[in-house]
Amino acid sequence: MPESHPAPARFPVSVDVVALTVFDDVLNVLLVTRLIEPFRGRLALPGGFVLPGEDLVTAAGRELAEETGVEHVPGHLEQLGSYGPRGRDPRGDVLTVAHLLLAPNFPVLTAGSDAEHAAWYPVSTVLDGEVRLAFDHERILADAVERAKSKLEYSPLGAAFCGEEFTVAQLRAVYEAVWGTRLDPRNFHRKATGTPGFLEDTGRMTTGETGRPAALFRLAGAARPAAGQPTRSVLNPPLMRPRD
Amino acid sequence: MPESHPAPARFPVSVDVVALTVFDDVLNVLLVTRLIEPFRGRLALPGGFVLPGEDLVTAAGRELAEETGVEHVPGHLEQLGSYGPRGRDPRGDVLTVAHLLLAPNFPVLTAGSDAEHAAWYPVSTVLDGEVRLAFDHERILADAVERAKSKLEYSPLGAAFCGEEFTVAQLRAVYEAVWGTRLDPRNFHRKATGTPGFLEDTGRMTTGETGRPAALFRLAGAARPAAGQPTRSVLNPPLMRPRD
DNA sequence: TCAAAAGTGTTTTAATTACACCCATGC
DNA sequence: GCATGGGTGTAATTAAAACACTTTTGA
Repeated sequence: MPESHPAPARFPVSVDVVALTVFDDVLNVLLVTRLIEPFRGRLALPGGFVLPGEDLVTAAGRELAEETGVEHVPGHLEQLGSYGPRGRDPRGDVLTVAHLLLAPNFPVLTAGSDAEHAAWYPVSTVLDGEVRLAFDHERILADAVERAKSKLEYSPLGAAFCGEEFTVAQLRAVYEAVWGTRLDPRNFHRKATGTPGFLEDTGRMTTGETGRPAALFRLAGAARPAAGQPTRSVLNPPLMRPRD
Repeated sequence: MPESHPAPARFPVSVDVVALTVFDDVLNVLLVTRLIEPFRGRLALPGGFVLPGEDLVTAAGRELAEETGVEHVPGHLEQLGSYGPRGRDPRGDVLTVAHLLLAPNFPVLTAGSDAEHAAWYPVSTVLDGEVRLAFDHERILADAVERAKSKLEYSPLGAAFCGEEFTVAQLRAVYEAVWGTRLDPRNFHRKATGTPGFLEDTGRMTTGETGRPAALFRLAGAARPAAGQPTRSVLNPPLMRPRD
């Protein structure tokens, strides 16, 4: 840490949230349309400045709430990494701490007037370069997607994309969307249900769908995020994604 | 990103470096003795405040150089994560961005007088609570060690602990020290040399040691960090550490 | 009865583990 | 020679991949 002689430089610190969800068989990201300069009219990750006395996750949750209308964090929120402070904001040096949210598809408040408009966009349209994001948000999104992909291999957090209760097929759809691959339903079923500490049978079944009813599972107790405690649980052996 | 109406709060931002190396068969961390308040006399991670116009890795490299005397970053440096800004510095809110350095055992400048004294300490003595660190540095160290352990499974960065050229046995000693386990020398040899894109035979051999001379390897081209580019290379299948 | 999705069993293939054994050097 | 570590061969175990087949619903 510091020599205290010269007063340290101070920087504006922002938090950005890469909120990912799965629907329509693809991975989607929550983006807001910027109403002010810089990058006015461009799409951007939701985020904003950290307030005095605030912690990083607190700020990330608050910004998410402000820009989408959700009261509570609707999924798994973790820190992704920090970017800057140089050369990423035309107004000057701003350090941003990016966060990753893995969540079930939640409704975004289509607020009126002066609030920034938040909506879901397929990740592929952004990473393919069809849509240009503000700041260095394309790079942050790319890092977030890469992190999400490997989280699915080594942690039970794929379930964070599903609701409280879900079928194995819904969970498989998550893996297929995030990894962009197809997985054998039979082998996936065996692996998911057979991995200790991953899924917990609720005893309940789906109904009303086409085909045979499916068993409903929830994330096993050991794998659920404990308050304060980091989720230690690891899938072992991992659920490997096919390479090339 | 921000509504620009109220001027954003500004925070001092520091970088800390968790420099890890392996010698005497254990993992060691570089610590400095604090000469000033707060936590005067306590051991701490090397680090300091980010300067205006500076980037995070730049600052981390500079602080490392200032407190150890190395000219160039002697290994693999990557961002670990950010901590704060609340409740971690008695002087007020300071955001710190922790970095992880995996390096061969390099000499630390035992500087005189007013420079902080840097030296290597076995990680176990700190994590066992025998030594108390300043700030939240114990938590940061614990996170860094956990990151290092998993890096060894999925990336070729175990080699970052070795010099430019090394034997399979030296590499194995790294894995054993970081994971705190023993590995079968025969199976490790086959796995390390047989994993594509990991090791590259230099054609040279050790000499003067007891026992049969060993082949010298270097990290394969694809696995070495390219300037600017993040190291994409992944060990597949991973080199799994034994669980429990 | 048929389509569609859930779920089980079985065979094949590949990777890990355990361990016997030979090799090349210093002393 | 013989101790010491380097390196290869091989069988046993375990996990992954491929795929045939049965189950249970809605229409």
